This record gives sequence, C-alpha cells and structure tokens, in this order.
Amino acid sequence: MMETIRSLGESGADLRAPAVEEGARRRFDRIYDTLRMRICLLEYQPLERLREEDLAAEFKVSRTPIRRVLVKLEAEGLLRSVHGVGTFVTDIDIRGLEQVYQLRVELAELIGRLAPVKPDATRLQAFRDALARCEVLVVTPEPRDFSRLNIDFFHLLNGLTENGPLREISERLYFQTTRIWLKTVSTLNRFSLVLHEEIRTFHREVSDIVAAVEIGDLQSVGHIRRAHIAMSFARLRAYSAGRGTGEDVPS
Amino acid sequence: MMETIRSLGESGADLRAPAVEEGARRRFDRIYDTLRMRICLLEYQPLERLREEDLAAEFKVSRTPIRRVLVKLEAEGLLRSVHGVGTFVTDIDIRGLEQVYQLRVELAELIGRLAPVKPDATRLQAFRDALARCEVLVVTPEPRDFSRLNIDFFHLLNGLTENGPLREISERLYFQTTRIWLKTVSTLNRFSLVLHEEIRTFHREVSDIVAAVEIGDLQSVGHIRRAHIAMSFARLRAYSAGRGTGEDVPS
DNA sequence: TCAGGCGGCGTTGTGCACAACATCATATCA
DNA sequence: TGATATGATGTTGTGCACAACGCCGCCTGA
Repeated sequence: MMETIRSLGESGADLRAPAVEEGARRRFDRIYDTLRMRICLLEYQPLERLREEDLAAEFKVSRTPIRRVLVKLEAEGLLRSVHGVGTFVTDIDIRGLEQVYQLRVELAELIGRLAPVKPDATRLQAFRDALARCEVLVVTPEPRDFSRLNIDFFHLLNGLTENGPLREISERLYFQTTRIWLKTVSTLNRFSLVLHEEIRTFHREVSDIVAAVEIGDLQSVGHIRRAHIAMSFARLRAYSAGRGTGEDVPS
Repeated sequence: MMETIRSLGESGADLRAPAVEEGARRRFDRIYDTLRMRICLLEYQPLERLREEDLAAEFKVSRTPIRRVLVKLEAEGLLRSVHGVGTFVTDIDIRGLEQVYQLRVELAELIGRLAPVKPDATRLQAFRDALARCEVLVVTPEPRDFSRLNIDFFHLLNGLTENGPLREISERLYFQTTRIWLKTVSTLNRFSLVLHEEIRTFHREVSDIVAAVEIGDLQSVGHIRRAHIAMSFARLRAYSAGRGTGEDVPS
C-alpha cells in the first residue's frame, strides 16, 4: 500500500547515503525502535517515568524529535504523557491483558489463513536457527536471551503472511503483551524455576511449529500457535494467582 | 487499562472546567478527531497535500500542536509526511484494500464472540434510530448523510464488544477502508445509481442486524456483518473493474 | 537543441526559550 | 494542632526562528 506516495521522492533518496549519515526519518525510526525495544525488554518498567530531556541528551538531539517519537509510542499504547507531570510507561491489569490475549489467539490462526507465504530456503534456515538457539537456552536458561529469541521468533512467524495490516496489528499486540508477561513472571519468587519451565514449553512450541513449516503446512502453524498462546495466558494467570506462595519449591 | 496512571492527576482535573475552556489534551483530541473525520469523509482526498501552516492558522495555534496531530495520524496510516515536500493523505491500491477487507471480515465475527455486551434500552433505541435514518435515506439518497450514518452505525456495532483492543483495531481498519470505498464509488459515472443500490443494500444489512440485536443474538450480528463486509468488497471490486463503461445505464 | 548543473523557493524538521500545569513543601492563621 | 493558602520546583506543551531538504525553473555550454 501507499506505493504512489513512496514514489514521490523516497525511492531515490534512500540509497544515496551508504550507511554512515542518516536523514531525519532514519534517525526517527532508530530512536523509535530503540525505545520500543527497551520498553518491551523491561529496561523501562511499567509505570516508570521517562524524562524527555534525558532522552534528548542521550540521543544527542533536542527535545523536539524525541517528542515526535513519544507521541507515536503513545499512539501505540506503550506510553502515556501527562502535562506537567511526566511521560509514563503504561501498565495493563490482568483484565486488560486477557482481552489482548483473546485477540492474539484469534489473530494467530489468521496468519495461517490470510495470504500465507510459502517460506523460501533462507526463511526456512532462519526457523532452524531459531530452533537451535532454543535448544541452547534449554540447557543454559537466560531471561534476556529468551526474550530476544521470543521476539525474533515472533517476527519470523509474522513474516509468514503477506497481509500487511495483519502483521502490523499482530506486532502491536505482541509488544503490548510480552512485556507484561515478562514483568509478571520475573516478579515471582519461583522465577528461575518458572523460567526454565517456560523455556522448555517454548522449545516444544518452536519444535512443533518448525516441523509444520518444514512441510509447508501454515494452517497447522496457526493452530499450534493459537493453542500455545492460549495456554501461555492460562499459565500466566495461574502464576499470578499463586504469586509469592512458593509452595512446594525446594530452594 | 492504565487505571494507575489515570489516577495520577486526570480524574480531578477533567471536570474542573465545565465546557468552555479546554486544556492541551482536549484541544489535541478535538483537532485529531476533526482531521480524521475530514480524511474519512473525503474532504481531504487521497494524495491531497496538507500544509501545516494552513491548519495552524485555521485552528488558531502554532505549527507545533498541529505536528503532534499529524504524527499520530501518520502512525495510524492515514497520512505520510515527506521532509521538504509536504504531508499527504495516503491512498490504498486495490490489493492493499483487499488485505484490509479480509481482516475486517474476520474481525467482524469476533465482535460477537469476544466479550459481547447485552445492549441496554438506550443502546437498543440508538439502533432503532439508525434504522429510521436508514429508511429516510432509501427515499432521499444523500452521499454525505449516508457516510455519516455508516460511521455512526459502525460505532454502534463496535460498542457491542467490551474488548477494548478489538474496538480500537476495528475502528482503525474501518477508517482506512471506508474513505477508499467512498472514493471509488464516487468516481463512477453511474454514481447516483450505485449509491442508491448501496443504500438499499445497507438498509437490508441494518434491518437484519437490528433484528438480531433485538433478540440479543450478538453472534448472529457478527455473522451477518461478516457476510455484508465480504459482499461489499466484492461489489466494490466489480465496480472498479467496470469503471467508466456505463454499460446498460439509461441516463 | 538538449543535457547537466545550480540556485531560488516552498515545505517539513530541529533547537531553544517560555508558558501552562501538577506536585510538594512551607508558611500562616484559626 | 490542623487545615488551607501559597510559592518553589520540575515537567510537559507551545510559539517562533532557522536549518535541512526536495522540487523546479533557468542558465550555460557544447
């Protein structure tokens, strides 16, 4: 979409500068991606306050372009600015989280049904690489690497549909939920135990999905994913219900 | 969601000023809603250029708050700013439009399945009012009134689910498609004929849906709506395929 | 006659100073 | 002592001047 506008002047200008100097749009995207990733990886925790001036100093720009990024992140539902008070990372209660998960469950199935793309050799190899990374994680659990693999794997799956709007929406909802999931799990006192279990579960999911991708059955990919997202939320709810009890945990 | 943040300082401040003077956020929303409605009603046509300074003059503010609104509209996919050139209303080709429609078809059914709300007396009356407005339109077709009724009826339907994220996404996709639909139809030389037919079709849809709402069968509402959205796109595609031929049209 | 460069013009992007606003500590009075 | 007003302080929102950028007409040379 938007081909007509893109042809107005971007196609020739994007490749002019090799990689070193960046235009306004490139800088904007860079800051936006950085901040969104920080929010998603809990470097900025929910309810944490961000100061425009600090960000401006860090990225070596004035407040103005920072504010542009913050406005977009606010439109995506990740931030909330309050005049005279501050800009805060949003939080979602269990009820709101359930709504987002319900939607993600349905959307997961759509990826296999709406404009699925037959994965080429490169993409297939990327899936196998993800599976390999997953197997490493099972042996040596690491929260941060797990989060990154989770994000990367999500993007791989998202690339299985050519429906652009579906991709955008799935990505948005994913970024909304994964950080809350991570936050809830990381505050458990059984954290390392739960993490290990979650990684093993994730490993099973990746195995199943990669197997389905190998034979080109994208519909099954959707069904597998749907089931895992639903179960993931069910476990999350169970975790937060029994939060802090630490029942039958040795250490 | 975001209860914790809302309690930081908004709840008390919103009701302090009765209605006459407006804070920053209120002004922002007003300008945003105005521009979005203009885009949706084709007051700003696709590919049309908007000048920040003109908008600033019209709304009696500087370019700064205008730019905030434009950034948000760009994030929603309705605008596209190009440095040194201008800000343009986006256009969607038939392929992109099909993707959005495919998604809307699926989402329509979800409204009846995810957190449906039993409509109260007030809401029910609103549905009956919409049906009445529709019956007036069948007699006296009017493009603008039809667009408004279409938007209002969409919001009524969207209110039938309590799933906030689903509402947001449906609304976003609706605003993306309805203006392209209107643009395509209005450029036909059989315009008035097609409009009349579309209004009659819409009248049948509203009748069916209101009947389903009356007996509280929201699942059926979703199914009816799904069918009508799909057929609407099929007709749209047929229109643009036979655009300008004017076959078997008397006048 | 035409190809290529170059400079004016209009638009969006940026930096900076100040206004508007919310919060909190302090003072002041009953 | 307590409650209320009030100013200090820090934050986001706004206005304005200028920079960066793209487009287009003109000019120059072959």
